[in-house]
Amino acid sequence: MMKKLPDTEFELMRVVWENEPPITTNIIMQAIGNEKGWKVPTVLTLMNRLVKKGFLKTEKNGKERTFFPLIDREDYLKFETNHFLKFYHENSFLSLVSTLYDGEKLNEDELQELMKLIEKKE
Amino acid sequence: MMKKLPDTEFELMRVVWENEPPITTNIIMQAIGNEKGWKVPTVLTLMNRLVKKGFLKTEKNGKERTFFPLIDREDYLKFETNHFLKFYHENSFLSLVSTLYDGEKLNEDELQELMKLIEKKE
DNA sequence: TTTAGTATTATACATTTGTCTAAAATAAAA
DNA sequence: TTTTATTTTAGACAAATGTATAATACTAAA
Repeated sequence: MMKKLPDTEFELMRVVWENEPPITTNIIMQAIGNEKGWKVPTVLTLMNRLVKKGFLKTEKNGKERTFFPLIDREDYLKFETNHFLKFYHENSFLSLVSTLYDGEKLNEDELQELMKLIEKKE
Repeated sequence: MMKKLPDTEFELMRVVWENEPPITTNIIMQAIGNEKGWKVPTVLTLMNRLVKKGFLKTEKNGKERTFFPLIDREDYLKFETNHFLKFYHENSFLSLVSTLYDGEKLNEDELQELMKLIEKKE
């Protein structure tokens, strides 16, 4: 069973998925660590937690450690999105869309795009 | 600034919103506490945390304490949904819809309903 | 083969979250 | 006005999360 990741761990996975493995600590630091003001050991702690949770595997060559994703971005996104829909919108897609629309996060253009998508799938 | 609630606190707010205030501990226990196997003091602790966070106000009459919502369900939902869209889908509504579709959480009928909704809004 | 420099590990610690036990308050019944 | 029943409060504690310091490992240059 897939488990929801804490925010920081998800943010690391995002970087992992965006980059070509093997992933090094440096890649992470470049991509987000510095911006967030994280110290290197902070990142490593988080990476190790992800290993323990089965989201990454890791190898050590010399003094460097590298990481590889074990979980698919799409799979995790599905999980997270389904959970969200259920927990906050009682599985009602309409409720979700209305909320976005009322929050003005959804404009006409996006609705148009969506229409096209729907037509294509049909 | 609105703050994301922990899961259990949100579940209590859900009950608060679903019922006519004043909300009593008993209402909560009936609606979800028992089912979850929560002890009464557990619920009260959570309710007090919600008071501290500004989601509820509370009154004491006699030995009983009652609670009233201060935050609107719609407002919180908007907040939570916008945050979700941004954090997990880089604000792309299309990404969200595709993910649901691929996760089979969205079927043709719902898409049809959505189309109608869109047409109405236009 | 020592020293420096770099990267990792071990450990730790504050906060937040989930949950509760035991103590206290208070209304209603005796 | 004492007892009982009910409800709340105070305080606690483990696990999860966010973040780091100090110690160690390892490579490469001296």
